[in-house]
Amino acid sequence: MAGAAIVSVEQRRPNLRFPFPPRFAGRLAGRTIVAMGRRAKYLLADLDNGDVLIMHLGMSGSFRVIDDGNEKTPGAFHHERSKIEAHDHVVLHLSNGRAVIYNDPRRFGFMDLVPRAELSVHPLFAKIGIEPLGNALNGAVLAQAFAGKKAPLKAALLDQTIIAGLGNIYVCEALHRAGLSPKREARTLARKDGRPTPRAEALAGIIREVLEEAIAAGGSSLRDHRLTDGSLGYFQHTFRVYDREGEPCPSPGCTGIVKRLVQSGRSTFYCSKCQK
DNA sequence: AAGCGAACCTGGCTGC
DNA sequence: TGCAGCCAGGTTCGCT
Repeated sequence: MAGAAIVSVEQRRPNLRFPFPPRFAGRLAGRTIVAMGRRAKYLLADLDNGDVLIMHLGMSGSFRVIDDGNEKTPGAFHHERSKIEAHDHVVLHLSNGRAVIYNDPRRFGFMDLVPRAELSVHPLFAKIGIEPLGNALNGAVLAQAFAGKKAPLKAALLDQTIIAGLGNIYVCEALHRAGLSPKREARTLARKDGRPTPRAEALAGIIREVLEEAIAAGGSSLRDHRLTDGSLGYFQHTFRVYDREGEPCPSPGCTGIVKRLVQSGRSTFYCSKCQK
C-alpha cells in the first residue's frame, strides 16, 4: 500500500464500532499513502497531507487485496458489484490497479482519520503500554508494572495499558511456555522491592519468542481469517494449549490435560499440572 | 481504585 | 431439519 495513491473510497455504512469521522471518504480521496505503520493493534497509514488513517480489526475484521480491473480505468470496479461480499464495509481503490477491501462481520473494528500530531493525544493512544517486540520489554519493566497488582497474571498481560498488542491466544501460549499459572496474582512476578523475579525475566523473553514465531508463521488465522492473498496463517497449528481443552499437555514429561477456564469473560486454556 | 461482568454485533457450531 | 444456546481473535463502560 505504501507509495500508492487512493483514487476513491467507498464507505458502505455509517459506522463500524464507532461512526466514521466526518467526510471520511472525501478526505481520503486523492491522497497518497506515504508509509504504513503499526502501534499496538492499530494499523496506521500516513498520508501525504499529514493525516493518519487509523484502522483496527476488532475481533472479526480483515483486509483483502484484489485486482481492481483495468489499471487505466480504475473506476471499472464500481460496475462489478459481484466482487463485493457480505460485510465489506470500506473499499479503497488504489492507483496501482488494486482495491483494498475491509470486511468485518461483527463490526468491532473501526477507522479514524486524524492529523499525525494529534495521534499521541488521541484517546485511544494516550494510555497505551509498551511494545512487546521493542527493546522496552524486559523483566524489570514487567515487574514494575505488575508490582502490587492482585489481578490474575492472565488479565494483567491482556491489559493494553501495560503491554500493547497481546491478545488472548498469545497470552495463553506464553503462560504455558513459561510454566506460569494464569490465576497467579500479577504482583508475584515482582519482589518486595519491585525488582523482577527470575520468572518475570523468563516471561518477558517468552512473550517476545511467541510473537516472533507467530509472525514468522504468518499469524494465527482462526476459522475464516486469511492473509491478504487468501492463504491461511500457520501459527494456529503450533498452538500448545489454545482451543485444545481435553488434549494432553504438550510439555515434555507432563501428564496433565489442557483445561479451559473463564477469566474476565475470556477463555483461558492452560495446564494446571505444569503451570504454577 | 482496582478488578470484574456486561455490552457492542454477527455467524458458526453443538446438542436436543 | 429447526432452533436454542453457547462461543468467538477486542475494547470500553459502569458497577462494586
